Amino acid sequence: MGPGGRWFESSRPDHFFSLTQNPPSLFDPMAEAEAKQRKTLEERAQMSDLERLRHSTAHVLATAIAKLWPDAQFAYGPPTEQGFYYDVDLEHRITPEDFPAIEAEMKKVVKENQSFERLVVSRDEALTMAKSGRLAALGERETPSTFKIDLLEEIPEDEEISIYKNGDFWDLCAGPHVPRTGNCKAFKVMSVASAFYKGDANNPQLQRVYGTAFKNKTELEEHLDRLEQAKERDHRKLGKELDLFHIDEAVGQGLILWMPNGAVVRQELQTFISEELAKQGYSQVFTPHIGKLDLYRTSGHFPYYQDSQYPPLVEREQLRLLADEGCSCGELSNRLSSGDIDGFLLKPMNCPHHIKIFASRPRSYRDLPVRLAEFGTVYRWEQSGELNGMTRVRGFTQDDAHLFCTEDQVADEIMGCLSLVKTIFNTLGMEDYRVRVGLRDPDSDKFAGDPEKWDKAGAALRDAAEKLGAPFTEEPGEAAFYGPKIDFVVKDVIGREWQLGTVQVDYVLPERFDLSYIGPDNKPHRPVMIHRAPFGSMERFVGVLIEHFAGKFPTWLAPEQVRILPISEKFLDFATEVETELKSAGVRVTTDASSDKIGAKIRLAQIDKIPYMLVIGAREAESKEVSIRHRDRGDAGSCGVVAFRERLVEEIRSRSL
RNA sequence: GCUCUUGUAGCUCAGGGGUAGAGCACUUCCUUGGUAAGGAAGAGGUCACGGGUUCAAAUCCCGUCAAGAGCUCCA
Repeated sequence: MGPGGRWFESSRPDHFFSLTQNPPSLFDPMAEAEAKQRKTLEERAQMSDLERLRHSTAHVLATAIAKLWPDAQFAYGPPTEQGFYYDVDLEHRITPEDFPAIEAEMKKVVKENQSFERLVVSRDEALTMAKSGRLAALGERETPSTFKIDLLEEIPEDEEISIYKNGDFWDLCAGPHVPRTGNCKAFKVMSVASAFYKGDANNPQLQRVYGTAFKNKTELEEHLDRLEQAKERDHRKLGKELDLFHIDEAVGQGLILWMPNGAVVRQELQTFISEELAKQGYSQVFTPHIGKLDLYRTSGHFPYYQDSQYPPLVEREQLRLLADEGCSCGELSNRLSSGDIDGFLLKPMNCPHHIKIFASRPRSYRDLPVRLAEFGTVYRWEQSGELNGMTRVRGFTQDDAHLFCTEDQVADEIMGCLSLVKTIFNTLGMEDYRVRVGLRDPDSDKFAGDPEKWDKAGAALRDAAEKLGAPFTEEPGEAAFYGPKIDFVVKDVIGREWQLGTVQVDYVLPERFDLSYIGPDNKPHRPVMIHRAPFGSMERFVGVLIEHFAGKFPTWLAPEQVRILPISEKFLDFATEVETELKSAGVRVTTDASSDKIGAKIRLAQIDKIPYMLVIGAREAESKEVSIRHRDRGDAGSCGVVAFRERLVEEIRSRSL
């Protein structure tokens, strides 16, 4: 898994079928996308007050845009978690410079306090309006309301068709709305971006104008403040300020350079995981960053996921021969795909290597489960527009492991994996995550292998999730094609969801690699594989963790745990004594020997978010004590050096928050 | 990958057709101070890169690269 989280895509049936050679199903991604867009009337009726307000404000926004640019063609305009948006097709490119004008028009509409009137019409009447450009507009137009015509066709036959009017603005809309535009008094146009019509990259791109709205000005201000504060904990900003990581153009997009400070955090986390792995009976392994193409032909990765891999590496001699033959790039690509030419691939996943370790010698049922773990670095060619700081990158290290077990062991092994994830999340104080159980879609044959096994594994995953005690959602159709899975999903500071840990049951790879173990009956049996990564990837996890702690890492993770601040140079000797004492106990400590005044030294240490500052002056040098200042708790009194060291070491050892 | 926006000193940013600005950081000197900024001086930039327009381009235009937001994608 990795940035994407899933080992295999679950919604691209073409890949699935080629991989498993099952007959094509009736699964239609287009229909599914539409279903996601269209809320049922029932769902709409359940709209919360805030959603209703926001949806109404979206109409106010559309009214304003229609006034400023009468040729605007509107598509969808729903409420969202953060506010609302309205998709519009418009010759004029809306930029942030237009926002004041749009907001001014919106204010006029609000001031006029127009009522939202619901009008039930027949399909024909609605169609006539749409054809005369009257829908999502202030009056009839020369061009029809194209998107609304399209939307009309999607409304089921038996469903009522309603038009909402506010002033002269009429829009095809199921509602519901607030009574009057005067209710929409606290709003703000936030941003504009593009979006594909109906979320399909083959459809035209529309301009999506985002806004937000609240009951009153105070709540709006609070929301805007929260957004400002969130920016302050953005891992990209903190990563730079705290020297945690760097991305350099000369190295490449999406390739993380861990700075010494970031490396400390990562190393501490890896040590932590390694300790837990040892407790749970894992064996750690190391495998190279590349493997032969044939390996990935067997696994299926190379043939079916070329688009998201770095291009293969081909031997120099081989390339020379091909050049002499006048082989074109296209031919080379074809011959690589066909297996006519071999080469190497930067590994997109660790499983094939681990499988080869498992398969390197005969296995008895007595050996199972075999649990192979590795901080394995993988490379994926993510689309440039997807890259994002540390959370979506092109090279990343998974805290990966593959468990090979018998059918009967699956449930226990899943429990083990989940308890590991839980231990990790608890230790880090991460409570704000959601658990997603991805199951097979019972109405689809979009899965590989025996349905009974799937359901058994699915049940095991559900049981495990229940025992975990965290709220979880079951999402049929969200399984990987090769097996059901559990994902742990968290949000970043701007509300985007990222998948971290995952536990996935796999029936396909053991098959493809023809894995077996000898059972008690002295016959070969097929093991089941479990892929799991509690962090997902070190890059993404640390990115999320930076935001989780707002850069204030708990002492055990902090790159610099203690900074000694002598009042003046006269006390450098004692400072060095203290530094040596702490260093000998393995504490990451430095001394600020600059000629700054103490206030400035404290300020710098605070900005660097160092957990403990030790102020040392005449009093301390005299009594052989240190004055402790904690970055959050402030002045914490003074104590002897040894006492401080003991307390600190215990805090670090116990990984306290 | 697509749409829009952005790219000026290590960092944060101002400026803008006529040979480059601030604050912080950095270096040196003075200061030796008790819980979030002591003072002075100095050094530092091919204004992302490549073309074009112009007497003249950091500034305008085109392209490339990169970043941000959103969409699409995420084995």
